[in-house]
Amino acid sequence: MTGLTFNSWQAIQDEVMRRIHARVWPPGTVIPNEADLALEFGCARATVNRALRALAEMGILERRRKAGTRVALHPVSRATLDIPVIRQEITERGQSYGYQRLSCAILRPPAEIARTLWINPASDALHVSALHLSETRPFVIEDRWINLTTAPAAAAQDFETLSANEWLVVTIPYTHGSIRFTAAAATAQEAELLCTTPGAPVFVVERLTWDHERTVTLARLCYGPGYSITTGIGTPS
Amino acid sequence: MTGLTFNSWQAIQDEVMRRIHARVWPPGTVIPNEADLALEFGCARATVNRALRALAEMGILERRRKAGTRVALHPVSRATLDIPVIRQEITERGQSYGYQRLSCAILRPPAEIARTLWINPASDALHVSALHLSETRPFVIEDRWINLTTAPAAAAQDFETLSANEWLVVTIPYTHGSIRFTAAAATAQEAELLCTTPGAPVFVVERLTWDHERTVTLARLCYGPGYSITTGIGTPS
DNA sequence: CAGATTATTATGTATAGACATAATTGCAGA
DNA sequence: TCTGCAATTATGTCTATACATAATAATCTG
Repeated sequence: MTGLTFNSWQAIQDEVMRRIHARVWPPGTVIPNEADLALEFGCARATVNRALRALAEMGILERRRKAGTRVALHPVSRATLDIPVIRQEITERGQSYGYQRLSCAILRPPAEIARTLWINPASDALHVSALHLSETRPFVIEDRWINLTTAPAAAAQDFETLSANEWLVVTIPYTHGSIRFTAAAATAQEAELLCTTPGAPVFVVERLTWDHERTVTLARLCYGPGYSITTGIGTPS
Repeated sequence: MTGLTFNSWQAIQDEVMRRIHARVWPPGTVIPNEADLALEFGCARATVNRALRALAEMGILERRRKAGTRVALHPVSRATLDIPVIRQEITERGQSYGYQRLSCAILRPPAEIARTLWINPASDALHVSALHLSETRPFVIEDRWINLTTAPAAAAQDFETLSANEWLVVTIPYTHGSIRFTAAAATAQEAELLCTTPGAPVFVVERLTWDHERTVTLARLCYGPGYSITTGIGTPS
Protein backbone atom coordinates (compact mmCIF):
# COMPACT_ATOMS: atom_id res chain seq x y z
CA MET A 1 0.00 0.00 0.00
CA THR A 2 1.43 3.28 -1.04
CA GLY A 3 -1.26 5.27 0.64
CA LEU A 4 -0.59 8.02 -1.88
CA THR A 5 -3.21 8.87 -4.42
CA PHE A 6 -2.24 9.45 -8.02
CA ASN A 7 -4.73 11.90 -9.38
CA SER A 8 -3.38 12.70 -12.82
CA TRP A 9 -3.09 10.32 -15.74
CA GLN A 10 0.53 11.35 -16.15
CA ALA A 11 1.31 10.33 -12.60
CA ILE A 12 -0.37 6.99 -13.20
CA GLN A 13 1.58 6.52 -16.40
CA ASP A 14 4.81 7.22 -14.54
CA GLU A 15 3.90 4.78 -11.80
CA VAL A 16 3.08 2.04 -14.30
CA MET A 17 6.36 2.72 -16.09
CA ARG A 18 8.18 2.58 -12.78
CA ARG A 19 6.70 -0.84 -12.03
CA ILE A 20 7.65 -2.12 -15.45
CA HIS A 21 11.19 -0.85 -15.06
CA ALA A 22 11.46 -2.17 -11.53
CA ARG A 23 10.32 -5.55 -12.85
CA VAL A 24 7.30 -5.55 -10.55
CA TRP A 25 5.47 -6.27 -13.79
CA PRO A 26 8.05 -7.98 -16.00
CA PRO A 27 7.48 -8.32 -19.75
CA GLY A 28 4.58 -10.62 -20.50
CA THR A 29 2.77 -9.97 -17.23
CA VAL A 30 -0.94 -9.36 -17.35
CA ILE A 31 -1.40 -6.32 -15.15
CA PRO A 32 -4.49 -5.72 -12.97
CA ASN A 33 -7.55 -4.48 -14.75
CA GLU A 34 -8.54 -0.84 -14.96
CA ALA A 35 -11.15 -1.04 -12.24
CA ASP A 36 -8.70 -2.53 -9.75
CA LEU A 37 -5.98 -0.05 -10.61
CA ALA A 38 -8.43 2.82 -10.27
CA LEU A 39 -9.30 1.55 -6.82
CA GLU A 40 -5.63 1.21 -5.88
CA PHE A 41 -4.62 4.58 -7.21
CA GLY A 42 -7.70 6.26 -5.81
CA CYS A 43 -8.93 7.72 -9.07
CA ALA A 44 -11.57 7.18 -11.72
CA ARG A 45 -11.30 4.33 -14.19
CA ALA A 46 -11.27 6.80 -17.08
CA THR A 47 -8.06 8.26 -15.73
CA VAL A 48 -6.39 4.86 -15.61
CA ASN A 49 -7.72 4.19 -19.10
CA ARG A 50 -6.12 7.37 -20.41
CA ALA A 51 -2.74 6.42 -18.94
CA LEU A 52 -2.79 2.83 -20.18
CA ARG A 53 -4.07 3.78 -23.61
CA ALA A 54 -1.19 6.20 -24.07
CA LEU A 55 1.29 3.49 -23.06
CA ALA A 56 -0.34 1.07 -25.50
CA GLU A 57 0.06 3.62 -28.29
CA MET A 58 3.74 3.80 -27.46
CA GLY A 59 4.00 0.02 -27.79
CA ILE A 60 4.88 -0.55 -24.15
CA LEU A 61 1.60 -2.27 -23.29
CA GLU A 62 -0.61 -4.54 -25.34
CA ARG A 63 -4.30 -4.38 -24.68
CA ARG A 64 -7.10 -6.61 -25.82
CA ARG A 65 -10.70 -6.64 -24.77
CA LYS A 66 -11.52 -9.23 -22.22
CA ALA A 67 -7.95 -10.60 -22.35
CA GLY A 68 -6.66 -7.62 -20.39
CA THR A 69 -3.52 -5.54 -20.49
CA ARG A 70 -0.06 -7.04 -20.62
CA VAL A 71 3.44 -5.66 -20.67
CA ALA A 72 4.79 -6.06 -24.20
CA LEU A 73 7.19 -8.98 -24.56
CA HIS A 74 9.32 -7.36 -27.20
CA PRO A 75 9.26 -3.69 -26.37
CA VAL A 76 9.80 -2.54 -29.94
CA SER A 77 11.06 0.98 -29.83
CA ARG A 78 8.73 3.20 -31.75
CA ALA A 79 10.13 6.28 -33.42
CA THR A 80 7.96 8.95 -34.95
CA LEU A 81 9.57 10.91 -37.71
CA ASP A 82 8.27 14.19 -38.97
CA ILE A 83 8.83 14.54 -42.68
CA PRO A 84 8.62 18.22 -43.53
CA VAL A 85 8.48 19.89 -46.88
CA ILE A 86 12.04 20.15 -48.25
CA ARG A 87 12.15 23.93 -48.06
CA GLN A 88 11.30 23.73 -44.38
CA GLU A 89 13.85 20.99 -43.80
CA ILE A 90 16.56 23.33 -45.08
CA THR A 91 15.41 26.62 -43.58
CA GLU A 92 14.97 24.98 -40.18
CA ARG A 93 18.72 24.34 -40.20
CA GLY A 94 19.16 28.06 -40.66
CA GLN A 95 20.34 27.70 -44.21
CA SER A 96 19.07 29.40 -47.34
CA TYR A 97 16.90 27.44 -49.71
CA GLY A 98 17.40 27.20 -53.45
CA TYR A 99 15.36 25.45 -56.12
CA GLN A 100 16.17 24.46 -59.64
CA ARG A 101 13.78 22.65 -61.95
CA LEU A 102 15.45 20.11 -64.18
CA SER A 103 12.59 18.82 -66.30
CA CYS A 104 8.82 18.74 -66.48
CA ALA A 105 6.90 16.75 -69.07
CA ILE A 106 3.76 14.74 -69.64
CA LEU A 107 4.85 11.37 -70.87
CA ARG A 108 4.29 7.64 -70.89
CA PRO A 109 5.63 6.26 -67.60
CA PRO A 110 7.82 3.16 -67.44
CA ALA A 111 5.89 -0.03 -66.75
CA GLU A 112 6.99 -0.26 -63.15
CA ILE A 113 5.99 3.32 -62.38
CA ALA A 114 2.60 2.79 -64.03
CA ARG A 115 2.06 -0.31 -61.94
CA THR A 116 3.02 1.39 -58.71
CA LEU A 117 0.76 4.36 -59.47
CA TRP A 118 -2.05 2.03 -60.53
CA ILE A 119 -2.55 3.80 -63.82
CA ASN A 120 -3.08 2.44 -67.31
CA PRO A 121 0.40 1.88 -68.80
CA ALA A 122 -0.89 3.32 -72.07
CA SER A 123 -1.92 6.64 -70.52
CA ASP A 124 0.29 9.56 -69.64
CA ALA A 125 1.51 10.91 -66.34
CA LEU A 126 3.36 14.04 -65.31
CA HIS A 127 7.04 13.67 -64.63
CA VAL A 128 8.96 16.38 -62.79
CA SER A 129 12.56 16.34 -61.69
CA ALA A 130 14.24 19.05 -59.71
CA LEU A 131 17.17 19.87 -57.52
CA HIS A 132 16.81 21.45 -54.08
CA LEU A 133 19.76 23.46 -52.84
CA SER A 134 20.98 24.39 -49.40
CA GLU A 135 23.24 27.45 -49.42
CA THR A 136 23.91 27.06 -53.15
CA ARG A 137 25.04 23.47 -52.61
CA PRO A 138 22.96 20.58 -53.97
CA PHE A 139 20.93 18.99 -51.20
CA VAL A 140 18.45 16.55 -52.71
CA ILE A 141 17.25 15.41 -56.11
CA GLU A 142 13.49 15.10 -56.46
CA ASP A 143 12.24 12.73 -59.12
CA ARG A 144 8.47 12.62 -59.21
CA TRP A 145 5.55 11.14 -61.12
CA ILE A 146 2.11 12.65 -60.66
CA ASN A 147 -1.12 10.81 -61.42
CA LEU A 148 -3.04 13.22 -63.68
CA THR A 149 -6.31 11.43 -63.09
CA THR A 150 -6.16 12.36 -59.42
CA ALA A 151 -4.44 15.72 -59.85
CA PRO A 152 -5.41 17.10 -63.28
CA ALA A 153 -4.55 20.63 -62.11
CA ALA A 154 -0.89 19.63 -62.05
CA ALA A 155 -0.80 19.58 -65.87
CA ALA A 156 -1.20 23.37 -65.91
CA GLN A 157 1.81 23.89 -63.69
CA ASP A 158 5.35 24.18 -64.99
CA PHE A 159 7.04 23.93 -61.56
CA GLU A 160 9.61 26.45 -62.72
CA THR A 161 9.86 28.32 -59.43
CA LEU A 162 7.53 26.45 -57.10
CA SER A 163 8.54 22.86 -56.38
CA ALA A 164 6.06 20.06 -56.96
CA ASN A 165 6.82 19.06 -53.39
CA GLU A 166 5.29 22.27 -52.09
CA TRP A 167 2.60 22.69 -54.69
CA LEU A 168 1.15 19.28 -53.95
CA VAL A 169 0.89 19.63 -50.18
CA VAL A 170 -1.12 22.81 -50.44
CA THR A 171 -3.18 21.77 -53.44
CA ILE A 172 -3.81 18.05 -53.53
CA PRO A 173 -4.62 16.50 -50.19
CA TYR A 174 -3.85 12.90 -49.46
CA THR A 175 -5.36 10.46 -47.06
CA HIS A 176 -2.52 8.01 -46.58
CA GLY A 177 0.66 6.70 -48.09
CA SER A 178 3.81 4.74 -47.63
CA ILE A 179 7.42 5.70 -47.26
CA ARG A 180 10.61 3.74 -47.78
CA PHE A 181 14.20 4.47 -46.79
CA THR A 182 17.18 2.89 -48.51
CA ALA A 183 20.84 3.38 -49.23
CA ALA A 184 21.82 3.28 -52.88
CA ALA A 185 24.80 3.97 -55.09
CA ALA A 186 24.65 7.25 -56.98
CA THR A 187 24.18 6.88 -60.71
CA ALA A 188 26.38 8.93 -63.01
CA GLN A 189 23.64 11.51 -63.44
CA GLU A 190 22.83 11.70 -59.74
CA ALA A 191 26.50 12.00 -58.88
CA GLU A 192 26.93 14.94 -61.21
CA LEU A 193 23.92 16.77 -59.81
CA LEU A 194 24.95 16.16 -56.22
CA CYS A 195 28.58 17.04 -56.89
CA THR A 196 29.84 13.65 -55.83
CA THR A 197 31.30 10.59 -57.49
CA PRO A 198 29.31 7.84 -59.23
CA GLY A 199 28.75 4.95 -56.86
CA ALA A 200 28.87 7.19 -53.77
CA PRO A 201 26.33 6.17 -51.13
CA VAL A 202 23.15 8.23 -51.30
CA PHE A 203 20.20 8.18 -48.95
CA VAL A 204 16.99 7.49 -50.83
CA VAL A 205 13.46 8.20 -49.65
CA GLU A 206 10.57 6.89 -51.76
CA ARG A 207 7.09 8.10 -51.05
CA LEU A 208 3.78 7.03 -52.53
CA THR A 209 0.67 8.94 -51.51
CA TRP A 210 -3.00 8.15 -51.98
CA ASP A 211 -6.22 10.11 -51.85
CA HIS A 212 -8.80 7.55 -50.83
CA GLU A 213 -8.71 4.91 -53.58
CA ARG A 214 -6.49 6.77 -56.01
CA THR A 215 -2.76 7.28 -56.09
CA VAL A 216 -1.56 10.87 -56.08
CA THR A 217 2.15 10.86 -56.60
CA LEU A 218 5.29 8.77 -56.41
CA ALA A 219 8.39 10.67 -55.36
CA ARG A 220 11.97 9.54 -55.14
CA LEU A 221 14.18 11.83 -53.08
CA CYS A 222 17.88 11.24 -53.40
CA TYR A 223 19.95 12.91 -50.68
CA GLY A 224 23.66 13.51 -51.07
CA PRO A 225 26.40 11.96 -48.92
CA GLY A 226 26.44 12.95 -45.28
CA TYR A 227 22.68 13.31 -45.00
CA SER A 228 21.02 11.73 -42.00
CA ILE A 229 17.65 11.60 -40.31
CA THR A 230 17.61 11.79 -36.53
CA THR A 231 14.75 11.36 -34.12
CA GLY A 232 13.96 10.37 -30.56
CA ILE A 233 12.73 7.03 -29.34
CA GLY A 234 11.10 5.69 -26.22
CA THR A 235 8.89 7.36 -23.69
CA PRO A 236 9.01 11.12 -24.15
CA SER A 237 8.17 11.15 -20.44
CA MET B 1 -27.28 22.27 -40.65
CA THR B 2 -26.57 18.66 -41.34
CA GLY B 3 -29.26 17.44 -39.04
CA LEU B 4 -27.25 14.26 -38.57
CA THR B 5 -25.68 13.54 -35.24
CA PHE B 6 -22.17 12.18 -35.03
CA ASN B 7 -22.01 10.17 -31.87
CA SER B 8 -18.60 8.55 -32.01
CA TRP B 9 -15.25 10.31 -31.85
CA GLN B 10 -14.18 8.46 -34.97
CA ALA B 11 -17.14 9.84 -36.90
CA ILE B 12 -16.27 13.32 -35.71
CA GLN B 13 -12.66 12.82 -36.70
CA ASP B 14 -13.76 11.73 -40.16
CA GLU B 15 -16.05 14.72 -40.50
CA VAL B 16 -13.30 17.13 -39.47
CA MET B 17 -10.93 15.46 -41.94
CA ARG B 18 -13.56 15.73 -44.63
CA ARG B 19 -13.92 19.45 -44.03
CA ILE B 20 -10.16 19.92 -44.14
CA HIS B 21 -9.92 17.97 -47.37
CA ALA B 22 -12.90 19.75 -48.89
CA ARG B 23 -11.21 23.04 -47.98
CA VAL B 24 -14.16 24.08 -45.83
CA TRP B 25 -11.41 24.67 -43.29
CA PRO B 26 -8.31 25.39 -45.36
CA PRO B 27 -4.82 25.22 -43.79
CA GLY B 28 -4.35 27.96 -41.23
CA THR B 29 -8.04 28.25 -40.37
CA VAL B 30 -9.00 28.49 -36.74
CA ILE B 31 -11.84 26.01 -36.41
CA PRO B 32 -14.80 26.47 -34.04
CA ASN B 33 -14.17 25.68 -30.42
CA GLU B 34 -14.99 22.36 -28.80
CA ALA B 35 -18.17 23.56 -27.16
CA ASP B 36 -19.62 24.84 -30.45
CA LEU B 37 -18.62 21.71 -32.33
CA ALA B 38 -20.15 19.56 -29.62
CA LEU B 39 -23.38 21.49 -30.04
CA GLU B 40 -23.28 21.18 -33.82
CA PHE B 41 -22.47 17.47 -33.79
CA GLY B 42 -24.93 16.78 -31.02
CA CYS B 43 -22.47 15.13 -28.67
CA ALA B 44 -20.51 15.82 -25.50
CA ARG B 45 -17.50 18.11 -25.54
CA ALA B 46 -15.29 15.27 -24.31
CA THR B 47 -16.08 13.38 -27.49
CA VAL B 48 -15.05 16.30 -29.67
CA ASN B 49 -11.94 16.69 -27.53
CA ARG B 50 -10.99 13.06 -28.12
CA ALA B 51 -11.31 13.48 -31.88
CA LEU B 52 -9.40 16.74 -32.09
CA ARG B 53 -6.67 15.57 -29.74
CA ALA B 54 -6.04 12.52 -31.91
CA LEU B 55 -5.79 14.74 -35.00
CA ALA B 56 -3.39 17.03 -33.19
CA GLU B 57 -1.18 14.06 -32.32
CA MET B 58 -1.09 13.21 -36.00
CA GLY B 59 0.11 16.71 -36.78
CA ILE B 60 -3.01 17.65 -38.75
CA LEU B 61 -4.26 20.16 -36.20
CA GLU B 62 -2.40 22.53 -33.90
CA ARG B 63 -3.96 23.30 -30.58
CA ARG B 64 -3.14 25.89 -27.98
CA ARG B 65 -5.03 26.85 -24.91
CA LYS B 66 -7.15 29.91 -25.31
CA ALA B 67 -5.81 30.45 -28.84
CA GLY B 68 -7.96 27.62 -30.15
CA THR B 69 -7.50 24.89 -32.73
CA ARG B 70 -6.17 25.55 -36.22
CA VAL B 71 -5.53 23.44 -39.27
CA ALA B 72 -1.77 22.94 -39.62
CA LEU B 73 -0.19 25.12 -42.28
CA HIS B 74 2.47 22.65 -43.25
CA PRO B 75 0.90 19.25 -42.82
CA VAL B 76 4.16 17.46 -42.13
CA SER B 77 3.61 13.82 -42.74
CA ARG B 78 4.35 11.92 -39.60
CA ALA B 79 5.58 8.37 -39.92
CA THR B 80 5.88 6.01 -36.99
CA LEU B 81 8.44 3.28 -37.38
CA ASP B 82 8.57 0.21 -35.24
CA ILE B 83 12.10 -0.90 -34.65
CA PRO B 84 12.01 -4.52 -33.57
CA VAL B 85 14.74 -6.70 -32.19
CA ILE B 86 16.82 -8.00 -35.10
CA ARG B 87 15.79 -11.62 -34.62
CA GLN B 88 12.17 -10.58 -34.91
CA GLU B 89 12.88 -8.44 -37.94
CA ILE B 90 14.20 -11.51 -39.72
CA THR B 91 11.75 -14.13 -38.50
CA GLU B 92 8.82 -11.86 -39.34
CA ARG B 93 9.89 -12.11 -42.96
CA GLY B 94 9.56 -15.86 -42.61
CA GLN B 95 13.30 -16.43 -42.74
CA SER B 96 15.55 -18.30 -40.38
CA TYR B 97 17.72 -16.35 -38.00
CA GLY B 98 21.40 -16.87 -37.42
CA TYR B 99 23.83 -15.21 -35.05
CA GLN B 100 27.58 -15.07 -34.97
CA ARG B 101 29.59 -13.21 -32.38
CA LEU B 102 32.69 -11.54 -33.75
CA SER B 103 34.29 -10.03 -30.67
CA CYS B 104 33.55 -9.12 -27.08
CA ALA B 105 35.98 -7.26 -24.87
CA ILE B 106 36.21 -4.71 -22.09
CA LEU B 107 38.43 -1.93 -23.34
CA ARG B 108 39.16 1.75 -23.45
CA PRO B 109 36.68 3.35 -25.88
CA PRO B 110 37.80 5.85 -28.53
CA ALA B 111 37.41 9.47 -27.45
CA GLU B 112 34.33 10.07 -29.56
CA ILE B 113 32.55 7.00 -28.23
CA ALA B 114 33.40 7.99 -24.65
CA ARG B 115 32.02 11.44 -25.25
CA THR B 116 28.81 10.17 -26.80
CA LEU B 117 28.30 7.69 -23.96
CA TRP B 118 29.15 10.39 -21.38
CA ILE B 119 31.71 8.20 -19.68
CA ASN B 120 35.16 9.02 -18.42
CA PRO B 121 37.56 8.51 -21.36
CA ALA B 122 39.99 6.87 -18.98
CA SER B 123 37.54 4.18 -17.86
CA ASP B 124 36.56 1.03 -19.71
CA ALA B 125 33.44 0.06 -21.57
CA LEU B 126 32.20 -3.18 -23.09
CA HIS B 127 32.53 -3.54 -26.79
CA VAL B 128 30.64 -6.24 -28.69
CA SER B 129 30.51 -6.83 -32.39
CA ALA B 130 28.40 -9.46 -34.06
CA LEU B 131 26.87 -10.54 -37.33
CA HIS B 132 23.18 -11.37 -37.68
CA LEU B 133 22.27 -13.73 -40.47
CA SER B 134 19.12 -14.31 -42.45
CA GLU B 135 18.96 -17.77 -44.07
CA THR B 136 22.74 -18.20 -43.66
CA ARG B 137 23.34 -14.91 -45.51
CA PRO B 138 24.79 -11.92 -43.67
CA PHE B 139 22.06 -9.44 -42.81
CA VAL B 140 23.43 -6.82 -40.47
CA ILE B 141 26.60 -6.04 -38.56
CA GLU B 142 26.09 -4.95 -34.98
CA ASP B 143 28.84 -2.86 -33.44
CA ARG B 144 28.03 -1.92 -29.89
CA TRP B 145 29.46 -0.17 -26.85
CA ILE B 146 27.84 -0.75 -23.48
CA ASN B 147 28.20 1.61 -20.52
CA LEU B 148 29.31 -0.66 -17.66
CA THR B 149 28.35 1.90 -15.04
CA THR B 150 24.73 1.63 -16.09
CA ALA B 151 24.77 -2.04 -17.01
CA PRO B 152 27.45 -3.76 -14.88
CA ALA B 153 25.73 -7.13 -15.41
CA ALA B 154 26.80 -6.99 -19.05
CA ALA B 155 30.43 -7.65 -18.05
CA ALA B 156 29.49 -11.19 -17.00
CA GLN B 157 28.01 -11.99 -20.40
CA ASP B 158 30.02 -13.32 -23.31
CA PHE B 159 27.27 -12.83 -25.92
CA GLU B 160 28.42 -16.03 -27.58
CA THR B 161 24.95 -17.28 -28.44
CA LEU B 162 22.60 -14.54 -27.24
CA SER B 163 23.02 -11.23 -29.00
CA ALA B 164 23.62 -8.09 -26.98
CA ASN B 165 20.67 -6.68 -28.89
CA GLU B 166 18.33 -9.18 -27.27
CA TRP B 167 20.03 -9.44 -23.92
CA LEU B 168 19.75 -5.72 -23.35
CA VAL B 169 16.08 -5.32 -24.13
CA VAL B 170 15.09 -7.96 -21.60
CA THR B 171 17.67 -7.04 -18.98
CA ILE B 172 18.45 -3.33 -19.00
CA PRO B 173 15.46 -1.07 -19.46
CA TYR B 174 15.80 2.35 -21.00
CA THR B 175 13.70 5.44 -20.68
CA HIS B 176 14.52 7.24 -23.91
CA GLY B 177 17.02 7.52 -26.70
CA SER B 178 17.82 8.75 -30.15
CA ILE B 179 18.11 7.08 -33.51
CA ARG B 180 19.81 8.14 -36.69
CA PHE B 181 19.59 6.79 -40.23
CA THR B 182 22.30 7.30 -42.82
CA ALA B 183 23.75 5.86 -45.97
CA ALA B 184 27.47 5.09 -45.87
CA ALA B 185 30.10 3.37 -47.93
CA ALA B 186 31.10 -0.08 -46.69
CA THR B 187 34.59 -0.28 -45.23
CA ALA B 188 36.82 -3.15 -46.31
CA GLN B 189 35.96 -5.07 -43.14
CA GLU B 190 32.23 -4.41 -43.41
CA ALA B 191 32.25 -5.38 -47.06
CA GLU B 192 33.88 -8.70 -46.29
CA LEU B 193 31.41 -9.51 -43.54
CA LEU B 194 28.41 -8.54 -45.64
CA CYS B 195 29.72 -10.35 -48.73
CA THR B 196 29.83 -7.21 -50.80
CA THR B 197 32.46 -4.90 -52.23
CA PRO B 198 34.21 -2.11 -50.33
CA GLY B 199 32.51 1.21 -50.96
CA ALA B 200 29.14 -0.42 -51.59
CA PRO B 201 26.26 1.62 -50.12
CA VAL B 202 25.16 0.33 -46.73
CA PHE B 203 22.23 1.47 -44.63
CA VAL B 204 23.39 2.55 -41.19
CA VAL B 205 21.25 2.88 -38.07
CA GLU B 206 22.84 4.40 -34.98
CA ARG B 207 21.05 4.19 -31.69
CA LEU B 208 21.89 5.70 -28.33
CA THR B 209 19.73 4.76 -25.37
CA TRP B 210 19.46 6.25 -21.91
CA ASP B 211 18.10 5.13 -18.57
CA HIS B 212 17.08 8.34 -16.89
CA GLU B 213 20.30 10.37 -16.62
CA ARG B 214 22.70 7.65 -17.70
CA THR B 215 23.58 6.31 -21.11
CA VAL B 216 23.04 2.61 -21.62
CA THR B 217 24.43 1.67 -24.99
CA LEU B 218 25.49 2.99 -28.34
CA ALA B 219 24.82 0.66 -31.24
CA ARG B 220 25.73 0.95 -34.88
CA LEU B 221 23.80 -1.37 -37.16
CA CYS B 222 25.16 -1.71 -40.64
CA TYR B 223 22.71 -3.30 -43.08
CA GLY B 224 23.86 -4.79 -46.36
CA PRO B 225 22.86 -3.57 -49.81
CA GLY B 226 19.20 -3.90 -50.71
CA TYR B 227 17.95 -3.33 -47.21
CA SER B 228 15.07 -0.90 -46.77
CA ILE B 229 12.71 0.29 -44.09
CA THR B 230 9.09 0.77 -45.09
CA THR B 231 6.23 2.27 -43.16
CA GLY B 232 2.91 4.00 -43.62
CA ILE B 233 2.22 7.70 -43.39
CA GLY B 234 -0.81 9.90 -42.95
CA THR B 235 -4.12 9.19 -41.32
CA PRO B 236 -4.49 5.48 -40.67
CA SER B 237 -8.19 6.24 -41.09
C1' DC C 1 1.50 55.72 -22.52
C1' DA C 2 3.97 51.72 -20.52
C1' DG C 3 3.66 48.18 -17.45
C1' DA C 4 1.36 45.42 -14.29
C1' DT C 5 -2.97 43.29 -12.92
C1' DT C 6 -7.28 41.12 -13.63
C1' DA C 7 -10.91 39.01 -16.56
C1' DT C 8 -12.06 36.04 -20.06
C1' DT C 9 -11.82 32.09 -22.83
C1' DA C 10 -10.50 27.70 -25.01
C1' DT C 11 -8.27 23.70 -24.12
C1' DG C 12 -6.84 20.07 -20.62
C1' DT C 13 -8.22 16.99 -17.42
C1' DA C 14 -10.92 14.43 -13.56
C1' DT C 15 -15.18 11.98 -12.13
C1' DA C 16 -19.08 8.84 -11.77
C1' DG C 17 -22.10 6.38 -14.16
C1' DA C 18 -23.71 4.01 -18.06
C1' DC C 19 -23.77 1.26 -22.11
C1' DA C 20 -21.18 -0.93 -26.20
C1' DT C 21 -18.15 -4.37 -27.90
C1' DA C 22 -15.02 -8.01 -28.40
C1' DA C 23 -13.18 -12.10 -26.83
C1' DT C 24 -12.71 -15.76 -23.74
C1' DT C 25 -14.82 -19.28 -20.98
C1' DG C 26 -17.96 -22.52 -19.85
C1' DC C 27 -22.06 -24.90 -20.46
C1' DA C 28 -25.31 -27.51 -23.09
C1' DG C 29 -26.93 -30.16 -26.78
C1' DA C 30 -26.15 -33.18 -30.73
C1' DT D 1 -16.14 -35.48 -28.14
C1' DC D 2 -17.08 -31.76 -30.78
C1' DT D 3 -19.80 -27.82 -31.89
C1' DG D 4 -22.32 -23.82 -31.00
C1' DC D 5 -24.65 -20.73 -27.97
C1' DA D 6 -24.66 -17.95 -23.96
C1' DA D 7 -22.58 -15.87 -19.86
C1' DT D 8 -18.85 -13.34 -18.27
C1' DT D 9 -15.42 -9.92 -18.27
C1' DA D 10 -12.14 -6.32 -19.48
C1' DT D 11 -11.52 -2.78 -22.47
C1' DG D 12 -13.73 0.96 -25.36
C1' DT D 13 -16.43 4.76 -25.40
C1' DC D 14 -20.09 8.48 -24.33
C1' DT D 15 -22.25 11.77 -21.16
C1' DA D 16 -22.61 15.61 -18.03
C1' DT D 17 -20.42 18.28 -14.90
C1' DA D 18 -16.77 20.38 -12.69
C1' DC D 19 -12.49 22.49 -12.02
C1' DA D 20 -7.49 23.45 -13.68
C1' DT D 21 -4.44 25.87 -16.64
C1' DA D 22 -2.50 28.72 -20.00
C1' DA D 23 -2.71 32.46 -22.90
C1' DT D 24 -4.90 36.27 -24.68
C1' DA D 25 -7.65 40.50 -24.02
C1' DA D 26 -9.06 44.13 -21.25
C1' DT D 27 -8.45 47.15 -17.60
C1' DC D 28 -6.36 49.66 -14.19
C1' DT D 29 -2.57 52.31 -12.34
C1' DG D 30 1.75 55.05 -11.96
